[in-house]
Amino acid sequence: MNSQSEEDYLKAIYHLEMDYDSISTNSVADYLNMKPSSVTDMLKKLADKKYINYQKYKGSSLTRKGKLIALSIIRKHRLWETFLVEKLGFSWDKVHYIAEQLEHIKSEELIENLDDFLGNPKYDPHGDPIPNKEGKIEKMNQKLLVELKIQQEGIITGVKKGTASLLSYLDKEKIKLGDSIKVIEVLEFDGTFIVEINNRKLTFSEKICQNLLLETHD
Amino acid sequence: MNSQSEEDYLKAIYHLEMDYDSISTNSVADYLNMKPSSVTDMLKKLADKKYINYQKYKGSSLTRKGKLIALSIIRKHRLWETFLVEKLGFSWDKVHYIAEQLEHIKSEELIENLDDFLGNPKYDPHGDPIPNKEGKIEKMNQKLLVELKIQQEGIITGVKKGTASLLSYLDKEKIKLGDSIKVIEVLEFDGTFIVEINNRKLTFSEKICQNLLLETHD
DNA sequence: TATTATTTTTAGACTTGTCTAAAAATAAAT
DNA sequence: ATTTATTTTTAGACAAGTCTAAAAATAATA
Repeated sequence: MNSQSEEDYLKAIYHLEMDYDSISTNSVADYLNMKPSSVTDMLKKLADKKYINYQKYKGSSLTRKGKLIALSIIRKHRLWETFLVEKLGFSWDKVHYIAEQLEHIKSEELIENLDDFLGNPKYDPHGDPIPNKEGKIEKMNQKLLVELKIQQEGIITGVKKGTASLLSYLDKEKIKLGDSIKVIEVLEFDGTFIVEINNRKLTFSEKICQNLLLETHD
Repeated sequence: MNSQSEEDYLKAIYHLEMDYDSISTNSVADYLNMKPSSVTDMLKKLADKKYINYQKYKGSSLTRKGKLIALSIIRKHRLWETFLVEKLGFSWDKVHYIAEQLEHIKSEELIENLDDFLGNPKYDPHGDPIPNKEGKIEKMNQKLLVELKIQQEGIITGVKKGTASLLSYLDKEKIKLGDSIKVIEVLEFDGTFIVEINNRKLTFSEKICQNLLLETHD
């Protein structure tokens, strides 16, 4: 049985491995708001348990075993987030803190029953893919709306840094993170996109398309 | 913010206060499968926090503050049990261990939303009353079926010690703990009870009625 | 009531997970 | 390539919650 703390570290390393090639002790410390010395201690422990490959001063990487544990935590996190939003009426931006707690509840049966209850969703409310029971997870591609081709679909995951004002525009248009978006047409003249969201046709300027982050599943 | 451990102790003392007048250190230790010396340490801590009245060698009792915390944990426990049974299809006898974990999740909003989602139930799957947000809880009366009067209702909570075989009979008749039962008629001749359970009329011998535990709300 | 038995507390130790401060290793820069 | 800066590890401390063993208080019994 792994402690909550061990699970948090494995999850952190998993997420860091998405973005960086080698995982330094300091990057883990930053990610978890912890001191590097504390991280070193835990890395040794995780290495003893064969959850990570760790060599002094050289950085760490998840073993197959460690990765499976990380994925099972992420599975739980995303299923609980889905539950909180779909069933309990939370908004997508308020569920993280609660799911951080729920993800550590120990019971295989619980999570499989929850999965069924939710209708075996493939994506969580933020549009992130939910790993299956065996730890398989769909690869996700971060793209800008402007990069999509006609008929291609994506799920809105955010906006580029420094464009928070775009968020309030989206909000006004009743567009939420996690909403699905499909490119219908691109006007050659000025690069305007015509897209479909929630069965509504909308027109987005090229500038908007350059700042809207999507996740595509292909 | 209280630790999981503190919450467990407060809940234990609450339950013990239901059954006994004064709460000894050893009784708490037995209840929680812990050594008396560990309990002494925690009792001091809870007394410092003004959650219990504790006097060396004299026993403990909950303060108003401590009782409210205990009730909030019990509220969470019973709501989660209801969720597990009603929504996730668990059987009532398998939910305790999971609810023991879920009851410690920190979020007021979560539990209020869960309560609404479940339709603000008054009783959990075992028939125990669920405290409300303010810590009010319906007093419950343990009775034997044989003690009920005509037209009186109760919720099945168990069977008397040494009559486990009665359980399998109930199971065969598709009667579960938590089911509601109502006395329709009592035959004077041999004390046979005619009762209604789940919209079915059933006949119970006097012997059965002397061994079936109910909770009545009156 | 004096003695014995039981309960409860104290004292000190251990584990987990964190921290600070200092030392060691690695990386960057002159 | 030597010095300087940064990163990482080590060493030692601390808090929470538990334990064992022994001492102290209370309760039971002869």
